[in-house]
Amino acid sequence: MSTNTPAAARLRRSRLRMVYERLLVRFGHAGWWPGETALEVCVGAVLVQNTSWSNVEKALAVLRGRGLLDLQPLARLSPDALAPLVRSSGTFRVKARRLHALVVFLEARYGRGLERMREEDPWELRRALLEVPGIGRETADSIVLYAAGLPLFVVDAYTRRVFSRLGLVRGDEPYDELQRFFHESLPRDAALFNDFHAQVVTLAKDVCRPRPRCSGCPLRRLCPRRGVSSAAP
DNA sequence: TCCCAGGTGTCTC
DNA sequence: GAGACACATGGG
Repeated sequence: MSTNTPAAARLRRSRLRMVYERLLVRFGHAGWWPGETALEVCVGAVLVQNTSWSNVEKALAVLRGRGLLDLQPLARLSPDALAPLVRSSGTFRVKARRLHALVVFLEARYGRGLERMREEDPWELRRALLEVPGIGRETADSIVLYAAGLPLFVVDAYTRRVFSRLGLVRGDEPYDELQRFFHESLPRDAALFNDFHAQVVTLAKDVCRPRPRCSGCPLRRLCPRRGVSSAAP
């Protein structure tokens, strides 16, 4: 984030809230993660690392087909046994190790009752998740927000792309700095964070592509890139 | 054939 | 602490 005077910060916060209002008008409440249970959200959060969601869906379908979207049977599986099942999600040997570490952590902490995640302090849950090998900030925050329903904003590639296009952030700031910007600009509300991030993802997949087709973007009047054609870099 | 996609850990300097 | 690199599949 470039200038950081109090006035500039106020302006950015105001523009951020405006972005949310416009996305809300365009997409409605998106309350969202493409997973039906808390465990499915946790599994998906690991498998989606540096991968498109379509590849993750295939791996989730394999796990579901084998009755493995259930904490105890999943935690019994070794990383070697897991690897071929999550192959379609890419970097599958690495992800099998990370997924195994996560489900062992979840079973040790909650038993079968993942709903108890909701009773945690979000920062304490985040701290614990970050100690699990292979769980970094983004994956931890996705689990805290979407699986536990606790208010931590998720900063992912879509978030960086959309808000750097809008000129509200540079895009290369450290994760925690970007997250602080959202936390300081928005009410601390899990439903709002969930909604807003989901809308950002929808927007990024829809029109705010790496080589954007800016026509049809609900934010075009707020965006410095308005008028840029699809041929632009 | 190449680039990109909802990261993270390790190594090197 | 910053930067480079490995990990790997699937779609456009």
